[in-house]
Amino acid sequence: MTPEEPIEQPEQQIGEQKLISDRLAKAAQLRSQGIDPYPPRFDRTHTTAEAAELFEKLETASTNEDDHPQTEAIRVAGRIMARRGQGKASFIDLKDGTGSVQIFARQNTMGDEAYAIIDLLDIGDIIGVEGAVIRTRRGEISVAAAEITVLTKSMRPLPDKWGGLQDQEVRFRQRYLDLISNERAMKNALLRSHVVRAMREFMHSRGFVEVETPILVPVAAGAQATPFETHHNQLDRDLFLRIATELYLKKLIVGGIERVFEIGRLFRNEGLDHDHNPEFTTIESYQAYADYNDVMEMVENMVAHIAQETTGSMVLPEIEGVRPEIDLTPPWPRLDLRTEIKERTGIDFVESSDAESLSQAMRERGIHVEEGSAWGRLLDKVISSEVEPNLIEPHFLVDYPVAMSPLAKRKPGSDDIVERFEAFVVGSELCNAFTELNDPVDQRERFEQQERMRSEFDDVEADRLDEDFLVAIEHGMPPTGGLGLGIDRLTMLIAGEDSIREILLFPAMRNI
RNA sequence: GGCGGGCUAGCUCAAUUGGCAGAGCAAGUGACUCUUAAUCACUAGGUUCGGGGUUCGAGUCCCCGGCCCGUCACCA
Repeated sequence: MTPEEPIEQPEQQIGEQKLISDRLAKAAQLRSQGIDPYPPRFDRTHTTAEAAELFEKLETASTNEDDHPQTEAIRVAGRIMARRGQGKASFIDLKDGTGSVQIFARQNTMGDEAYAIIDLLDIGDIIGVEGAVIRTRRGEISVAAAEITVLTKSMRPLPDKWGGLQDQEVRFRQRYLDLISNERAMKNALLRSHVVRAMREFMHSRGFVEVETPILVPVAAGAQATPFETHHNQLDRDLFLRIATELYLKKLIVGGIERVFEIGRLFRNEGLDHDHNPEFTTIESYQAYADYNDVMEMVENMVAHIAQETTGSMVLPEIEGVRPEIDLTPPWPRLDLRTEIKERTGIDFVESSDAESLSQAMRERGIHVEEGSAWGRLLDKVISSEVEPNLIEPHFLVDYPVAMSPLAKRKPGSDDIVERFEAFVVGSELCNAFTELNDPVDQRERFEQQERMRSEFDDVEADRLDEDFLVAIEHGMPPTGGLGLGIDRLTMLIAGEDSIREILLFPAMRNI
């Protein structure tokens, strides 16, 4: 504001700013001609796929080879992906949700005034086009434009039409650009939706009831993980984001909803990598009067069904450099966990039944030992580093130690083995399931054991005691088989992706 | 958190041993009424991720920081 300050010259804009201001100027020019660059609606009659279909039918029905068939006038809408000027004619590649179609605009068919709008169009703009569908001399099915309507003027340039969008960081942070530019991104997004739909259908067909349970919870129980913390102001109460849906769903089993499931987001305050995101989606299901054998049968059939519905086959194709062909056809082999660990490492977890002897056995075999870990955590390490990576075709690992399974029921006649299984495919865990512990006295002891681990081993991820849940099952929970399955990982498997970030539309990223 | 790789125009990528920061697409102007990575001519476009250092001279070498990727650790 001081007089010495130079007066701002309308500086020549450069780089990205120039690209944007050029487009703003075109929007202003449209307005000056009485054209709204953002009109409220457009009466689309055909998608691009329908337009092509319409024309092909007409062409097939045409008897005369010399005919130049053209449909009645239709209206399509979409985003301009490319344009080729040809003097007083122009070609536009128009893309919508079903595909794309070429727009053929000629000055002498549109008229000078209507054709003038071409000069104000940019790649990325969303337009509506009215005209007959024809085939050009070069054989391209095209909408011969009678009128072009700007539906949304775009202010920023799209990624390069040929090089596309390669930058992974931009692909994840601005997924909309990925969806526009990369077919694979769109394919994965649609697949994810299809997987969830097929899963719901499968569960409903088996008589399961879908419910929603609280995400903000007073106790983050039901799994071994670090929760996110938050606070409710009016209640003046600390709350957590759920780390599992398990305990609420079992309360519903107590209440008499005998088959229940929830598909929902879980939150775990842990690290990020190619198959972990702080928020992710699972299905959990609970079935009264069933045990883990019933659940195993359900899982293999559900996963095979979803693969069949989404890809047309229970056999997933080989993906070069990622995985071999994967046959999901049930039944999947059941492997006894103890036997499998023994065969692969020589470690018998029944013999090495305390943390010290297990650590010793692990060190002898060159397995990394985290000092001060509880026995269950050590064994988990053995499984994840020595067994899991070798399970490429689908397998169930069956019968886990009670020490690492505080919510699972013991096998009849066994003190230290529970009826629990996990499914593995392509070297990673797909689900975790067990016959639910419904003895309230035993359950209370297990929780107390977990609480002791929290203090003794400084294990912040030990499961927590949930008094409300104990009261619930003290009223009597029927024998129940339960399941938790990661939907993002299942989708990764079917999509053949090895990063969860290719499946989550908006993966967690650091602030820039 | 450790180690390794990466970050150059809106996008995709070059840049020799440390020696004038380039191309294609996109953009602007002009030509062109059946093109499809249209073509042709011309124009403009750069804090080389940020900061510091070495040097006559740094995209390039050194140090600090940011973000992304990979890997190990951690974790389902």
